[in-house]
Amino acid sequence: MVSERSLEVLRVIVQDYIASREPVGSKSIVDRHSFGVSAATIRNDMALLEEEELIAAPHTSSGRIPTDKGYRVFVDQLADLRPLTSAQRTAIETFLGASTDLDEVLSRTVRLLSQLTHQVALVQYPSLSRSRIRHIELVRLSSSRMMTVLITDTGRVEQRLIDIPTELGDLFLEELRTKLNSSLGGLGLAEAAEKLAALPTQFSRDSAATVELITVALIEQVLANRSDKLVMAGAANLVRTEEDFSGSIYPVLEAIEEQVTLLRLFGEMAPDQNGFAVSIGQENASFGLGETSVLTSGYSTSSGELSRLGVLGPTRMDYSNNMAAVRAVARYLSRLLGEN
Amino acid sequence: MVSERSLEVLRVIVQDYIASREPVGSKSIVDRHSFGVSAATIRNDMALLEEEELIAAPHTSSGRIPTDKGYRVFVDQLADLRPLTSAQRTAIETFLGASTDLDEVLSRTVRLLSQLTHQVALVQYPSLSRSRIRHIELVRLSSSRMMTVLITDTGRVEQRLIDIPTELGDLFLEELRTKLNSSLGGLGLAEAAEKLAALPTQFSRDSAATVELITVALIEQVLANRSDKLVMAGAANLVRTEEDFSGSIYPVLEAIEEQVTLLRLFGEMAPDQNGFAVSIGQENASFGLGETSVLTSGYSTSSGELSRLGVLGPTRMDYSNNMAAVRAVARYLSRLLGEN
DNA sequence: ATTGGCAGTCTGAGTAGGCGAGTGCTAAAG
DNA sequence: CTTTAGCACTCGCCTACTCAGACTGCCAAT
Repeated sequence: MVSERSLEVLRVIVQDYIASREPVGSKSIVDRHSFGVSAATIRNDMALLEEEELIAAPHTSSGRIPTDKGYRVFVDQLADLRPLTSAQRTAIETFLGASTDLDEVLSRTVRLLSQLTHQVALVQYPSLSRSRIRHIELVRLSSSRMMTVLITDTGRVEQRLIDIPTELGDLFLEELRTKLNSSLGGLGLAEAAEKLAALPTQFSRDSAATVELITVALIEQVLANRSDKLVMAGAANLVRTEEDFSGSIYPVLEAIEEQVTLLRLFGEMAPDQNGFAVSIGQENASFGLGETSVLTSGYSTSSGELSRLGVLGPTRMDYSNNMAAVRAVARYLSRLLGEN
Repeated sequence: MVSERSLEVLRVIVQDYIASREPVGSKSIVDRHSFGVSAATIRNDMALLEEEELIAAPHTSSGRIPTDKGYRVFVDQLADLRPLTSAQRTAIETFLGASTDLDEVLSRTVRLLSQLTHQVALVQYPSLSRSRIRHIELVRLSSSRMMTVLITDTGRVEQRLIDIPTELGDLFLEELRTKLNSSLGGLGLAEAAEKLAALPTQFSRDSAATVELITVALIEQVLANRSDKLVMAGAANLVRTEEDFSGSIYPVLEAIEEQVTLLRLFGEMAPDQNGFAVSIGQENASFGLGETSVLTSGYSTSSGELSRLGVLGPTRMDYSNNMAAVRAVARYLSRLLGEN
């Protein structure tokens, strides 16, 4: 059984270790905090915590550091949600204030989050799947190449390049565009994909092949999900915190350059009722990120679609501050992309 | 005066140092290369090279390493343009084979270049400034927010979000869109910007303000230059080559996360008649990149616009291999985006 | 349950010494 | 004038060693 005071000891061990990066001993605890008991008592508590595998000693006679399990208890039960400083609030407002297009907003968001937390920041693109087709544009770039552009009513814009074997008349293209827009405009994505698949049969044999090329591209665009894309900033921070990793940080950097890995990680995180989730140390081992922690929060867009953003850093990170920052930025981004 | 053989000595010093990361001494030179002379002779040559500041000794009695000036001579006069291995050729073809949209092509290119060189790879977006307006789309996202999309005949797609204070009728929007497309379609960018600026005066007083908001956004889009954007890959490679930097690589990583810095650097490089340029060590000092070298090559798109791509890495990098890779990828990308 | 005291353990910094690679110089040879 | 062999000398690096300091675990007393 872990007593009330033992948990308090765990808290100060986590806090002091995060602040100093040095194993914390019983003496320094009674010095820096007013527990009203002696070092020997603290030592007894620490023995208990070690029993529970919440802390560990790197060497026989040295202070203790929190284990992953210890961080978990800290995050779940002990971390005080430190409110943002006014400087941080100002940073959020000024940084995200003037919104332009989605790319720009997300790019600013990720840089902001990285600055606030001094960690690697990640923002996933919103999925925007519940949208309807607004406009389709066909652009001829050269004699053998064209481009299709799809615009939805949620503001998503998708483009594709196509190589076309046979020469295409401008007239034909114009006709096809008109046809596409009149028959697909306003449709949901699933319906649109169906109609597109049926389209080539309506054309004469010699143009059907080309139309097929175009419809295939459009179907891809219709079904493409931008939430398989994310932006990242602050990779340099991993280098700054290099000492927090046992080996080289090279494999860590490699892992986070692989977007697929991060998207899977995002997908497997189990958010609480507020959409917030924390994954600590070895919990990420299968992604090659066993020495890092990931904090994420969901955010939502006007069309009600959910996506995620968060930060990644060494297991020994400032959870209190970073959790508050991730939460605040997610809230602010939701507001910015939201209805009102 | 630097003799023929001395330059040959410089070449092998650069090559051996690149291969081993260790100062190379006179003995190891005669051992590994067949100069037909004794170590003492090599030492005399090395004294000459040191006189010319092409090589330097880190410590009084140790081998020599090339100076920045030495690398410069190597790159300009001595580097053999090693042809790509067949594996590398295959990699280029398979990686860039299936082209989809521009974002995807550039993203693949940068990852490919990073893999071929084991360095940080950079690809600047093409500027595409000589294009004409193809289509303008206005999309209402919510009661107080809309989006403008601009498509040019070169396949550039720009989008902007706008907050609108007054409610907008669908009818009005439809009308405005028709008007915009009929009056601007086919125009060059400069003319289009002029016409747009004049547009609000044609509307009644109460709608002019809203139209103004929209035209301002469109003018921004028309004049926006995507070549102020670039993609990067392989930052992890900098960590792998950490030993090549005297201090921490943190400031280097910070510098390359700042896109503006890299774009200025790209802009200041002086390409030769093939569009190829190399900037070595201290030549980049003003960008905080005094211990890195940058190799870039221009590439061109179908509309004849030029842009740049390249790699960045420690001054002690494999110039022969990397120069060949940058050249090859630039050529291939030009072909892919080019006319035929 | 808490405390003071004490012996034991381990780290990390600091020091000394020896090894080896490599140089510069000189004098002789081609 | 260039090349070569020989030699004394210089340093960086590695290993071994010591020593002070920090902390623990345990025990007996409160």
